[in-house]
Amino acid sequence: MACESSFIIIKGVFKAFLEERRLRKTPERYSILEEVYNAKGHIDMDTLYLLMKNKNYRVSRATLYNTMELLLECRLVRKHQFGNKSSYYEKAFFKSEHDHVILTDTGEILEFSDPRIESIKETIEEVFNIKIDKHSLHFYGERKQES
Amino acid sequence: MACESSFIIIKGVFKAFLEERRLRKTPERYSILEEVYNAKGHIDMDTLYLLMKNKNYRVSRATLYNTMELLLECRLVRKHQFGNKSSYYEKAFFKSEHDHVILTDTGEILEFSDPRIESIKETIEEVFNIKIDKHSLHFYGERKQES
DNA sequence: GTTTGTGCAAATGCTTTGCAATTTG
DNA sequence: CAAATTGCAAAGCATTTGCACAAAC
Repeated sequence: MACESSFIIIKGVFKAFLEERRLRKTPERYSILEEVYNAKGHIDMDTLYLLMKNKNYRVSRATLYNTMELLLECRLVRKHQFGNKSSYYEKAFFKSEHDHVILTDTGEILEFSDPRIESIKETIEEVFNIKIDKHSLHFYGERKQES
Repeated sequence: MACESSFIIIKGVFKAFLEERRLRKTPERYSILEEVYNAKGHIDMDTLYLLMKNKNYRVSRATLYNTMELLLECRLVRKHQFGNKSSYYEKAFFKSEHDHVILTDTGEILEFSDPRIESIKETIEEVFNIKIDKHSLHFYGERKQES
């Protein structure tokens, strides 16, 4: 990947997670982690599956889904659902939390981060007496015409 | 429904929409609108289908999906997706815009409304030079233990 | 050697589609 | 009566599951 050295850390985080959970450190699990981290932005299961098939990895969709579940649990990967379509996954480590704008005409996905969401979160936690674990904020819109 | 008189307005909105689009005013379309407006909160397709079956309406799932599409387009109904599950629909008229908290342990869904989301929206519109049509904000969390 | 994890294929669950029969305008 | 809409059943997808085989520990 682009920055080899940083991936060693990621891999170490996953290794520690697997050990703590007494799960097996299979090559498939590491390859999937690596491919998600190689991906530019958001990647869906089908693309990932075909990508790995083309690279002659031996992976099944079942293993992809199973492993992704683990990567979500140890927070190395984040999952998003835009519209009705299939889920998208993206690396979470070394990448700050952000939300998304979905351009409904082109399908393009923009990222942004706004601190005010954090203050809304705090208010909601107080009002309902809950502990918020995560959030998702999506804006749907279209580019303005240049005129 | 609870407030018969207000439903006449809703029905009128739908009627106007159908006329403008030169679509046919079928009894199925009006019944579906009515049932969604009868529902307390969010309702999913399966529940709605069984509900209507039990009331001896003649409706198919296909018609439910088709009609719901129309109701979404004329903004009489809003659609939500929480987690990976099936979509939920709810009446939009006479009900202010709101966002959701999903309690991950119980599956309970709470509603809230926070004006700060509107200011975030305005910022995003400026920054990306886009026109935002709608948004969805979900918080995922759990109730705090009483201790 | 046990037990967990894997690939495969079949199953599931929500949603969409094709089509003949029906209904609206 | 022509065209749109319906119900039904079948098809589509993304995701999950069951199970025999393979690989970690």
